[in-house]
Amino acid sequence: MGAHILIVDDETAIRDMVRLALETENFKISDAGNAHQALKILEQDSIDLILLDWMMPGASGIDFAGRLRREGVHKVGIIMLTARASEADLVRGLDIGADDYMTKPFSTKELISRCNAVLRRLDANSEHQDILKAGKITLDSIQHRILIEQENVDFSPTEFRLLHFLMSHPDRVFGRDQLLDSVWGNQVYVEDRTVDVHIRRVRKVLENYDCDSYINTVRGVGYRFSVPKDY
Amino acid sequence: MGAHILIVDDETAIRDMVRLALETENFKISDAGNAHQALKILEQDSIDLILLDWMMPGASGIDFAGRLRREGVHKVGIIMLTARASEADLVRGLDIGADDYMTKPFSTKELISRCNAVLRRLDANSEHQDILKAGKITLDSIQHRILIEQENVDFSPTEFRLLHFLMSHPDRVFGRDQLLDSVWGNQVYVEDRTVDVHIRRVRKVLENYDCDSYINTVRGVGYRFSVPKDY
DNA sequence: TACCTGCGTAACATAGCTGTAACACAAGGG
DNA sequence: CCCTTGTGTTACAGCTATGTTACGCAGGTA
Repeated sequence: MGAHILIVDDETAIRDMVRLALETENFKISDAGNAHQALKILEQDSIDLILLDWMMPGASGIDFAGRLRREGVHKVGIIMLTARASEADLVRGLDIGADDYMTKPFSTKELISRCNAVLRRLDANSEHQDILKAGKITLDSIQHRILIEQENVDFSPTEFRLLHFLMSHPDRVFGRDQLLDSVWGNQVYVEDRTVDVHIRRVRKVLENYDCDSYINTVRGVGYRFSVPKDY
Repeated sequence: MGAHILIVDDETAIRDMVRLALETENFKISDAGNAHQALKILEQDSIDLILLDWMMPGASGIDFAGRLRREGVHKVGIIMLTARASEADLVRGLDIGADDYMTKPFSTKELISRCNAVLRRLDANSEHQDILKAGKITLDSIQHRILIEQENVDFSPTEFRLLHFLMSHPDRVFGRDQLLDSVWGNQVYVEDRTVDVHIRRVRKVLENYDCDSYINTVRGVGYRFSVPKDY
């Protein structure tokens, strides 16, 4: 299942249109007609991206976005939807912490493309996130610790970095070259196959906790970290 | 076809060596013996990556790189080739806007690896669509996965590339030669009929989901991917 | 020094992918 | 209806990519 997206707009027609377009793209959709409802949903569910109308009765979209960012909510992407296209407004929107904006009317295709783009950017940042969770595994990069089912598990430095990198980009395939670049650093030059060996070492540890299946081999391409959906 | 790479070095031997190594990797290669020639090629062709000798008679590589960057050329990757390995020089090279450097002598393998790495980084900056949909089939090239009716379906590497290619050019007929060029690569020599076999293999998998009809045979010409309109 | 840990590499085994040939079948032309 | 040509289908031998283990080396520590 794709990311969870929240649509905040007072016009039902827009909400329905967006919902329809994004649901076919496999996103999970929630919607709200005003800022109050939106807040409630944000508390209950873990939202990845908000599509936020600029003008709404009550708290306007831009106030709402500003409030979220001031409260330290940065993990959530925000795309502003607006009828205005004036340069000054755009700047103000982006200043306040929106990740992107779209001026109405917009095409379904553009909508999908922008959502994906913002989600991808957020995903790239997740590398700097302190605590990563995936299935049974919790990785705390501050404490430099990995817990599996609440239990502390030891990894060697390289194994740690490798698993860390993979967990920061779940469901994505990486070639051996890319892993060497990202985990070993691009000035070191080691054999591709070294990656295999370290993958093996990580898997061996994960085997003890029945989650070696989180690391998939993609033949001819590389490796992917992915939590089986039946968890 | 791979990226277009320009080699700029005054030594013919180096140019030939590099050309040979990279052509087998399916890159398109141009070369130049000096900065002047290089500029001409840059104007004519769209180059993705420049391999640039540090020391050259006339305009040195580093001046050349600096000039390009100052002129606002950022889409093109630059890898400096150098005999020197002093820390200060490297820093200077990277400061000026090179994406990577290699100290001579370097191995073919390292060369290929670094080229790919730089190209990958450049590519990551351009936001592109990586999800293809057609009828029941969804192909995600980032996850390197194919879903049919939300279900994960396995394809072998070649099958994946073949289906990927066809899905990126729907409703278009391709001859076996064209498919071999695009999917297998243009310096690989295999029989035309191999395409048939792989088409068959892809169809066999699609049969399980009743969408083998997406791949049409055009007798005497080749194959076409096309979603029946009654979907 | 002797010991330990982590790392990179080589080497071997093997699963599974690939290209090819060979045969069967279908389409089309006379 | 037969012949030609193009395509579907299968089996198989070779090969490539990966899993896996072992080993030597480097760096740290007692």
